[in-house]
Amino acid sequence: MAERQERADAARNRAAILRATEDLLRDDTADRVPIEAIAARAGVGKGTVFHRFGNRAGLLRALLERRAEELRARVEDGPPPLGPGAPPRDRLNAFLAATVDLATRNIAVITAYEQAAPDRHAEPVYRFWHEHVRGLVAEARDDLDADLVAHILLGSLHGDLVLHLIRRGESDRLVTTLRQVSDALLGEAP
Amino acid sequence: MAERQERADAARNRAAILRATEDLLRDDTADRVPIEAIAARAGVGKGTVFHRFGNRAGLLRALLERRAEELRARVEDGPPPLGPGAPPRDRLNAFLAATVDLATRNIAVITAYEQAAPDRHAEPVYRFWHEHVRGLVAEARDDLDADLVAHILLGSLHGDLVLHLIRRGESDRLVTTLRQVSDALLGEAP
DNA sequence: AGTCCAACTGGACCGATGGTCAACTTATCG
DNA sequence: CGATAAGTTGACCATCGGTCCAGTTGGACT
Repeated sequence: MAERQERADAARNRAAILRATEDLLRDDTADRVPIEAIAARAGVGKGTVFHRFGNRAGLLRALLERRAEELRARVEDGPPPLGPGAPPRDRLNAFLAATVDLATRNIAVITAYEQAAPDRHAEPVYRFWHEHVRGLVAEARDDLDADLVAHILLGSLHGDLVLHLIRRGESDRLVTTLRQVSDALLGEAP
Repeated sequence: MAERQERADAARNRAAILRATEDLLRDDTADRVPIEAIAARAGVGKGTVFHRFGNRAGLLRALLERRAEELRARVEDGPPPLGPGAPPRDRLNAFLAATVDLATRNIAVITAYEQAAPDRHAEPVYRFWHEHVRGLVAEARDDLDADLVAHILLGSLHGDLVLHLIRRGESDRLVTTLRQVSDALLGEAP
């Protein structure tokens, strides 16, 4: 039943491509990074990139998932308040702070990803985040439309807003205000 | 000093182009509408479209601004609670309901516009909406980061969320929940 | 009515880019 | 070592936004 193992050269190329993408998005003198440039930087042919990742959205998705992986682990297994055990209000605030931090540190990936995959509701990372927030909201308040409240809270992570704040060096405002919003919604912790 | 009047043929073409864009976005069997298709439908050359509107974003902007014009007028001069006179809480709720309604009825324009002009913070319509909401929030609560709260509230109008709800025939949930959020934030009206 | 020109028009053309494909190479397994 | 599935490649294709300039025309002014 085991998935056939990825060939060694293929794994090497996958890593090289992801690293090249990160590099090019980091030195974002150019704000539009064509796949061909990524391939060149990684030292592979353009066809290889598409063979590995399907399309532009697939490549960015893989990159973002790697960045989000550590957060997911901390949420599922880590210590409170991010991990299980703390009251939902605290977990929610911790989670929102963590995602804002993640988004801030990876703003280039986020914006490129949003461009390439316009429907976030179909994207695995977003679905996980949303489901987590939805659950916490529902736990704390059963009289709200938790599903929608979760979408609204996560709406603050859209690349344009985060970028707007980063440009002014004020990304911490988002954490503060989001906390005020969630406290107002769920009621302050006792 | 008066602006030189637009020539009659130019005005006719401007109208035809806007109408063609609306038509093609409405019958959105195709979700990507190339400028060339719009030009063909309007019975003009592609060059004319660019001459009139500068670029794709400019065309969509003109269309959206026309749709938003009536709302702007009602906000500035109309009767309360949307217009001046009502308490800020009520004006805010009325305004949010109105924008959700506008976005819902023009979802195709909104999504096309977001694609073409990724930085909403630079866009006139968004700036007006944001400034209005910011002012109302600040009036009701001077201890909040009104600027950011306004961005967060308006974040709910992103095309992907609105479309998601429309597809399920549940766009009214957004009005309800947004009202709950704003009430929780500003405190319920006495 | 006639002249003139700034405004307008159209569509060939260009460059960028995402994605495809068929011929070729190679890691891996028995 | 041979067989073969997996992987690689870059030329090629189609699409599209935007440019440009040669040709056309509305309308102001006489």
